[in-house]
Amino acid sequence: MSHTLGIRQAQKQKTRQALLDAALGLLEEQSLSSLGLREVTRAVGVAPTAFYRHFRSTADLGVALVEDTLGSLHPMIRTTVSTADDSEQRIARAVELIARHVDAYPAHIRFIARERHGGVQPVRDAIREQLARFGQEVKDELAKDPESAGWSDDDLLMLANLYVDQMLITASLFLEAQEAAPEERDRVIQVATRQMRLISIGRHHWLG
Amino acid sequence: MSHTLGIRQAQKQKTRQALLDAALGLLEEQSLSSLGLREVTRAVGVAPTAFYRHFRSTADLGVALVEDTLGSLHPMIRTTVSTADDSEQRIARAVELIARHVDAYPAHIRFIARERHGGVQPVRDAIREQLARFGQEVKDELAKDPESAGWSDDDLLMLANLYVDQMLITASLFLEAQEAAPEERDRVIQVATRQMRLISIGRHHWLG
DNA sequence: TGTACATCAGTGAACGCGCGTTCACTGATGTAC
DNA sequence: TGTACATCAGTGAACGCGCGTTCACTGATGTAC
Repeated sequence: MSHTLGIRQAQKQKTRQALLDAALGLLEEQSLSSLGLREVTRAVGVAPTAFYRHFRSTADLGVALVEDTLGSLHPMIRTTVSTADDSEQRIARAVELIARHVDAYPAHIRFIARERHGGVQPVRDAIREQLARFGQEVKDELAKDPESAGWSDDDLLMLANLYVDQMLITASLFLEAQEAAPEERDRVIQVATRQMRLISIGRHHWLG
Repeated sequence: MSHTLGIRQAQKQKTRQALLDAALGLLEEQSLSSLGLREVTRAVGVAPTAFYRHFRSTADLGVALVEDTLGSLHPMIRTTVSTADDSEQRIARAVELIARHVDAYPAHIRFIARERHGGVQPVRDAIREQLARFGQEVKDELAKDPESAGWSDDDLLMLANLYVDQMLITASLFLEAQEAAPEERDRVIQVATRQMRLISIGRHHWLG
């Protein structure tokens, strides 16, 4: 017989997820470094002391939030880079995918953009580690491309990280547009597409 | 006869600057959104209430800090882009200039990186505005370059913003290296140089 | 299946503390004559 | 130059409030027999 989670465990996980969700919501308007434990429990509707059954501190919760918000991105990144279209179609698809992800999970993007350089070191470290993993994954996909013949490992990683940073900048621009001027969305698509295209051209002529 | 500042005005400015300096120091370890007015006055050695003689709130102080930390960068950016070397020398010079600026004013760079996407909207707005100005200035310098013949205004601005974002990413990498692994400095120089070079190659072959 | 005991997620009272803000004040600096 | 009054940067006491953390607790769930 298969092992389902006990009632107790299931309820605990539910509360934990509620705390994470509430925190993410509260972080739309402030930084993690000023997020209070009581704020979070109040938003969920549990006693302040319940918080300690799940996290040592809000910094600890922040680290968990990094896994939650960036962990889900790995498959997306991988497929974005590896689809076998020509490069112009690949760029259009990547930009579109970023736009849709920002539409679907704005709070995730905001959290990462905000805390990447934020005031809570363990969270910065967790984000840096996840982004380094993205860099490696993108590099692995790039390496499979025939166009990467003759590229050194260092240069492939350099290019991969350039792509990753560019994706974050683009996501962040979509977010700003979404909340301040939705009609700017098309302009962001245009600019992001051209920047990707310029990088792509640089890649084609690298050392060549 | 020339008008020097009265004793009262001079002392007031001195206190104001002390508050800004103290805040910048405290912000190395937290975000503006959690910076307390009492923390700042305590660090300076004045009464909490003295704060209100200079700023309405810590958010207000943050906006002033943006002018202080980014205002001084305009001449540097301008000269970086406009020097008349060939492009490889220009890149080396730009990367070196960024490295030195980070060495000289690490707290400035950290503040901007942290609050660009931080939890305090007026500060985000002030930073966005300053960076948009940088973009325009870089665009103006790029426009003077014979290599920009045939480029549309939109594309020049797109490229200018790509450079500005790249400068910030590079500055942020230097900062991380400086505080966590000083021996990584040379590697950052190498990566930043190659990324700039790739963008530069993309620029050469744009539409060509 | 039923019973007796163990576990442990969530509770609620209590604590000491630092916060932002108000207010009337002081005394050095500035100004008018 | 000297005097009388105005200004205003910085003070210090006081306030109410929400914070993070502790502790002993409760009662539903889990486990052993």
